[in-house]
Amino acid sequence: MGIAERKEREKQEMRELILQTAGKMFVEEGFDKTSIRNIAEAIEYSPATIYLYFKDKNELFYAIQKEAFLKFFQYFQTVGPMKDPIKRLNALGETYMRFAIENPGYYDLMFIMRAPMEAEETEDDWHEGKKSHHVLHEIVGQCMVAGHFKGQDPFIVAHTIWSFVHGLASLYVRDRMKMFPEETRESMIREALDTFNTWMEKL
Amino acid sequence: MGIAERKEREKQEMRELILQTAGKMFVEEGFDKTSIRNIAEAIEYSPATIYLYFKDKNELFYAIQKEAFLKFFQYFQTVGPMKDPIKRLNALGETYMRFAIENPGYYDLMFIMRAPMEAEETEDDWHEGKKSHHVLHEIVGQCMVAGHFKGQDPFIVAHTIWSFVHGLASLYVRDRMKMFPEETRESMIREALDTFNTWMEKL
DNA sequence: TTTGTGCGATAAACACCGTTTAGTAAATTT
DNA sequence: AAATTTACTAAACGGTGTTTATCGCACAAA
Repeated sequence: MGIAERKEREKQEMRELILQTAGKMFVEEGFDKTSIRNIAEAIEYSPATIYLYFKDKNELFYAIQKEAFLKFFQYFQTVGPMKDPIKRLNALGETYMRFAIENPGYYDLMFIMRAPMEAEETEDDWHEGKKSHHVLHEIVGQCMVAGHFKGQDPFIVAHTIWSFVHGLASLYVRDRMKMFPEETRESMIREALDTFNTWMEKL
Repeated sequence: MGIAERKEREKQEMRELILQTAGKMFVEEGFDKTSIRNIAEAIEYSPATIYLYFKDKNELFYAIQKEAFLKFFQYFQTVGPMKDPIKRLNALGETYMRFAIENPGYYDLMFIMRAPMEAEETEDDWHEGKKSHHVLHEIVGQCMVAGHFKGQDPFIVAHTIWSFVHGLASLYVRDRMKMFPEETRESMIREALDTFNTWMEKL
């Protein structure tokens, strides 16, 4: 039965073609400005064809978000196992910001955009996200063992740190740093990150 | 010429009616899900009528954003002149978060949403925003005079603080705290804010 | 090899959207 | 009373996400 296999393969290839095209367009132009019709035109198929492979536009969103979380987690893997847990925490923050600056479209999709996250699919997609979240908790725990953040809830400390880097990334990704000259924005981010890091070292 | 005056008054009343209705709908349903046609239906006029009072949907957005910034600044006015500048800084952060939690729709409009902020109108609308930003810089300056944040750039310190509270607010407003039970979210925010405050007191 | 069938692709339609244009009817001015 | 200005809107244009009915072709069965 070689035919059934070939058909299955072609089906997956089509899915991949749509996904790759849609992903590129989402990142380049944004989710809202990318229409099903545009995607269809890009792959030279009719709009209705896309609905044979994806239930709706949201399913496309979730698929790309999943890719984004995977890439995100890969960035985290590059954070080496330093001895000093605070150093590791710093490296984690820097990696987080590097991801956001190098992949603003993905960052938006993952942490800023609104899309029916009303459970279902969400649980699955956030799997890589939760793994990354776990990395943060682990390092904060190690910091506490090493004597940092004395008397504080590691759960809250982790959320405090996440809030900071997310805020730093969000202001950049959503253009709320336009009051500062373009050339200085990235160095501002770096300096704010350094400032936050030196604060944590003292705690 | 009483007629001209009455007409002018009626024009302003109509503008106000549209603004009030649109504002309510933006905050309740979100900007994207609120259509010009829906607004028109709500005020029992044709869609085209709205275009006699506002250039386009973006102008409506800017008008509401302006209102939001005004309310935001009013919240800040309630922060009393404590003697200890760090205490004032804490109070400022708490006021910021109170605004975000009590007015998530406004917060979204001001600091998260994407809308052609390509200058022009923006300059005007962000006036109240810049005033609020100035309040933060002022307090950070006072903290440094009092001996805090030694050897650091006040400009960067301010951005670091803003990033944290914005991150905290954004994660809440854009539903990235759904992995935590609903009842604990607000207390998490309070605790993270407290944690950050105690950190700053030591610096 | 011919006939029948199932399946991938699509044209066309539906119900929305923001926005523009041409026109109407009423209020105001002359 | 006639002319004009004004406030309003119906209808259209080109876009959106999505569904439905249909067509043609590759395949399976005869």
